[in-house]
Amino acid sequence: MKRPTIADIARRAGVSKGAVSYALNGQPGVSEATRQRIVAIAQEIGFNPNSAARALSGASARAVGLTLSRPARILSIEPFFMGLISGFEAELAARSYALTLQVVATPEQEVEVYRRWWGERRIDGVIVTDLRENDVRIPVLQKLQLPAVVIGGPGDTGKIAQVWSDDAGAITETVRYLTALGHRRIARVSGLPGLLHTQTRTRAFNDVCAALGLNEALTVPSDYTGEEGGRATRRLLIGADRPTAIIYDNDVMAVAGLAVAQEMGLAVPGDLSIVAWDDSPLCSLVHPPLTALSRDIAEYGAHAARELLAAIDGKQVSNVEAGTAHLTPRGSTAPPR
Amino acid sequence: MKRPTIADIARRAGVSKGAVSYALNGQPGVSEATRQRIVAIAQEIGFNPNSAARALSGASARAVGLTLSRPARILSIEPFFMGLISGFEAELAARSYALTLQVVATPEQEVEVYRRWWGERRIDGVIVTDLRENDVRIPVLQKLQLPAVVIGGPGDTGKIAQVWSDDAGAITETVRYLTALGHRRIARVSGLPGLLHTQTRTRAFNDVCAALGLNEALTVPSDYTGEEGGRATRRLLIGADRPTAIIYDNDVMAVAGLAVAQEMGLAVPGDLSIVAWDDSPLCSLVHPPLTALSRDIAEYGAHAARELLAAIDGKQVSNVEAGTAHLTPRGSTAPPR
DNA sequence: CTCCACAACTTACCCGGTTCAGTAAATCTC
DNA sequence: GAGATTTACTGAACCGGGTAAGTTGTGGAG
Repeated sequence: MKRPTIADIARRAGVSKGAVSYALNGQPGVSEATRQRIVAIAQEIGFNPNSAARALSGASARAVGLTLSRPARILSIEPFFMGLISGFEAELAARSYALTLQVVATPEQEVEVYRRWWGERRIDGVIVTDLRENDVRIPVLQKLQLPAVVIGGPGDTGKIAQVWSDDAGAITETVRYLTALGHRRIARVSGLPGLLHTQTRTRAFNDVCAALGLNEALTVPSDYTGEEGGRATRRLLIGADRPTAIIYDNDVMAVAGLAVAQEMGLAVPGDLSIVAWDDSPLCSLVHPPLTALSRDIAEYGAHAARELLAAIDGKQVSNVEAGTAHLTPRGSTAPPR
Repeated sequence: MKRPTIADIARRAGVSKGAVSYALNGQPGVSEATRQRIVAIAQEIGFNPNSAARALSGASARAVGLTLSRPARILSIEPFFMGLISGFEAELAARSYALTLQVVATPEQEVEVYRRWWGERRIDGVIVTDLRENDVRIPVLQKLQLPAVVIGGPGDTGKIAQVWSDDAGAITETVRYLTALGHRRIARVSGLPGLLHTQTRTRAFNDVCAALGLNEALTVPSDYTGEEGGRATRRLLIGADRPTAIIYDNDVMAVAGLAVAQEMGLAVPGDLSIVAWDDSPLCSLVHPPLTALSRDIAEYGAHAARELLAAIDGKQVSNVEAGTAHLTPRGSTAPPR
């Protein structure tokens, strides 16, 4: 089957290619009657502009890129990214932008992917996740002048816009809630310590614990996997002064922690309270259901997509806070026995 | 920053554009010495061919499409798709094909996306998941002559290649295992009943149960969500002749089922044995860890990607079986009390 | 010494849109 | 009613690669 082109439309309408282009793009230069005739023909023959031709003649590629930089075994189970993708997609599809995805292993490889995408003119912008300290990706994006939006922060990204959520506020709220319940020994199992938002959370956790006079604010670094989260939990629970509450940096580790507690014969929430960051259906699924810090991840993603599209359109975008997490108490938190 | 083009390389090498194109694509028509000089310059200035220009001049777009057709709340938690994506990606990245993703709500919308992608010449082929009976997508793909690979089946897809796993064999093995443990009342909570592989599983389940003389082979249709899975489990367990074993069509429903059993005071595996289809880290995370039907989903995806790339290259591809699931016994199955 | 084959290029056009510089006719202006 | 402006187009260049067809220059065969 042959793809229809504007030349086909031009022939049928008895006008030139240029007129068709103006008509379909809502540019001035054609009469309203002609425009409607052309649009009707385009509709009738099922015309879609060839994206390559469009991209080639200076316009945008109408596509944005996203790299996923976690190992496959984490990606497959971590609901966060899929939620984020769903959110992007809703926004991108509405403006018929395509989403191009690539899984990478390291930040260096990710930079290479950006360079290639840019060189190939395959995408108009990228969404960057998991901001790190002195992130190698930022200077490259700036040099390439590739429109970008960073998710996670706040951090130093120069002119590149950031979308971030108030992690410090959320963790402060959580610790206050747990101490209100009567907990004095609160621990935390964190995500990858290299990530900026992990550091933000750790700092805020230490601060609020100090402010409340809790002197055993222990953060055990982990890597978002269930295995590591379980191991970290076991290490926390075998000590003499075991914590009565643990906050986890993602839902997967929290669920793993719950399993470890049950395996060790500890009652949840009787002997141990558990709070999961990022709520997901997973948290309501287990027994008892987990108290969680909920935020609308899809909306978070949609927000980032909107910012990126604005940046691509050349608008000045600034850092915005979106989707602050709020505590959703469920069955896994209670006063300590 | 300006993107380097073959014209830039040609100028620096003192040859014509055509010579550069031949040299970089390994075509005959340039001497080995010139080729090396050109390749060296391309490397030095970080040249990447403009994908739009390439796609426009008849070559391929070097991209494939994938639509995700489950609601966001399922996608976010269902590890299957992310596993599949990781597998594709590994294969696609190796041949520097891009993956374009779109989330859709209905098969009709999906068909529209295929039409648009085809019209825009955005992709060279698509991967189709969740084959249904009399699937509306198949005739469209055939008419557009868009290279495609179907995951799931076997079913009637004409010339479009299929990659499928032996679901019937896997469920037969599982039922045999459970009866060997002594179970006589085995139930099943299935996925979406419209999907072809759900029907295949149901038929095989009924067959093996009949063959083994189990006359209460009940399949409760569900939709892969935890909520529905939990509800289906509750319905099964409140009956007088409640099953002593339940097989779930995905891991999320199995985990939800486990929570329901625990909530109802039933011991797993003492009072109820649970088997999850598709293993994932989630299954090992809960307590007790779930016996599961494991298969290498990433490899399954990689296989599909290889088939698709072969189809794009114009090679004749045939239906292949890949990644048959095998039973991984863990703590959730035991002889009934 | 001529003719031919072949390697090693160059030239020029193609893909399908976008866009700018023209142009002819219609409308406005005084 | 002549000149200025506006409208509604057309024609052609352009984006950056791919590639068929044409042009050299060299070496070998006869």
